[in-house]
Amino acid sequence: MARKTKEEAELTRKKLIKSALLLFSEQGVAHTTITDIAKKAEVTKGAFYWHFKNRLEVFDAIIDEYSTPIEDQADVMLKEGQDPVESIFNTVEFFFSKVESSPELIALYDVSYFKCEYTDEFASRLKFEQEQLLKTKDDFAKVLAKVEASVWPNKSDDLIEQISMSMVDMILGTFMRWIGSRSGSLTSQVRDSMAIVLKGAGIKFN
Amino acid sequence: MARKTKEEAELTRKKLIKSALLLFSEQGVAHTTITDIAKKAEVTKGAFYWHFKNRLEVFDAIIDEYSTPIEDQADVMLKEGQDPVESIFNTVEFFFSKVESSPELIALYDVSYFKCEYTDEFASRLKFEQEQLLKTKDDFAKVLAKVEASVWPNKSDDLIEQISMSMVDMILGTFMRWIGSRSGSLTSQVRDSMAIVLKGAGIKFN
DNA sequence: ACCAACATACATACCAGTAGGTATATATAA
DNA sequence: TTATATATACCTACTGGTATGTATGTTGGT
Repeated sequence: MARKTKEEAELTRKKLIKSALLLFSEQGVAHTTITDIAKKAEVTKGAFYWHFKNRLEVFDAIIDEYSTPIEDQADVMLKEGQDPVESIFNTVEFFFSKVESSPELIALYDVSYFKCEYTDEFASRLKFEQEQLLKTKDDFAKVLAKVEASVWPNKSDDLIEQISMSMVDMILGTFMRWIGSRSGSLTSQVRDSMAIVLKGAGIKFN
Repeated sequence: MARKTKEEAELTRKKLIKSALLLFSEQGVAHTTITDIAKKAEVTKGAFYWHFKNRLEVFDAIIDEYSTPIEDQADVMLKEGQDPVESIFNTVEFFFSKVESSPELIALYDVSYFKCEYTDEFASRLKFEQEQLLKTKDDFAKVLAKVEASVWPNKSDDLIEQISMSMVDMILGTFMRWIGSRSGSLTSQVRDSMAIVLKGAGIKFN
């Protein structure tokens, strides 16, 4: 009812974002009302509309708040002096172990995969994620290009492209299934999956 | 306004189902109104509610109408006198070539992956699909168990389990990405993906 | 004093579901 | 075969509920 300090206002904003994420994960994006979000955050609709224009904006805010784009890790992968295969493993494992230990990140991907309809204003979000997949593929390709021929006898540009894409597909499939079932260790499942692909490529490692 | 014959009634039912599928794919399940569906089928809400109880029921009807469960093909895979690896390839390629050539099936999986929120009544659908994945894994495992040790030196029960799961994950990831982007040939991409997994398993083929 | 940070109340609109009617197909009896 | 009864396949009109967004009020920070 009264005016809050800047810190308190930022706190209600964060609370609204977190409430929205949890509700989206429970009830789906389209099935969650603004009043639901406000109630969970212990404020009213007025507060929501003060901080956000509509549902789409809080959706974007959720992503800004919680998601850690994997492409930030591309530089790490490409760092000199590292074994390429090992750096891929490390990067991917770093990402997924972070997801596995964060309920908010799990909720975020749960929403992304199973609780959101990518139409209208949300369609751009889907397009973005598709582009991210191809970007990740390119990053993998760059790193795989650095693998020495001694450990990869049948290495070729075409194979690099194909393996990079398959790597992304494999990780995506494993991740999505895990988010849906949440059984077993995500990190180790992803690690095993990656190992199979790299072996299938003919790369010798470990 | 007048009563239709049984065949005509069945025809409007089919038209309602098809309209619902296309609209779901365009606008999402939750964002499509019953009136939308009726209008596209050139009838009124009355007709819709005569044939279906609500949105969930037409969703189920869509699946009954168009989906061809992959598990029906398990028996084909397990048929005697066939090379196990080849039968896996054939079965999977048969399924995906069918999807690739059918706009309705593409729309169906587009809805499943990107245009539906799996909450409330729809949650059971997600659970079912998760179970299907595990069932498919088991089918793969059964077939892989028949692979001769001469072409699979490091064969083991644990490896069979792991490879079966990875196969499912790989196919899922490839399929989902293809549905999202629809670039290139689905069938050949899936074939290549599978080949990598089988090679990664240490199976010699072709 | 003024504006940020909300709360309250409300206008608007839409949407699911239903009640009741209607005209014909179809089953049944004669 | 024909007359009749009844179920079927819708359409129209309406209700009740709900959600979005806004307009306005309130109060305490700065």
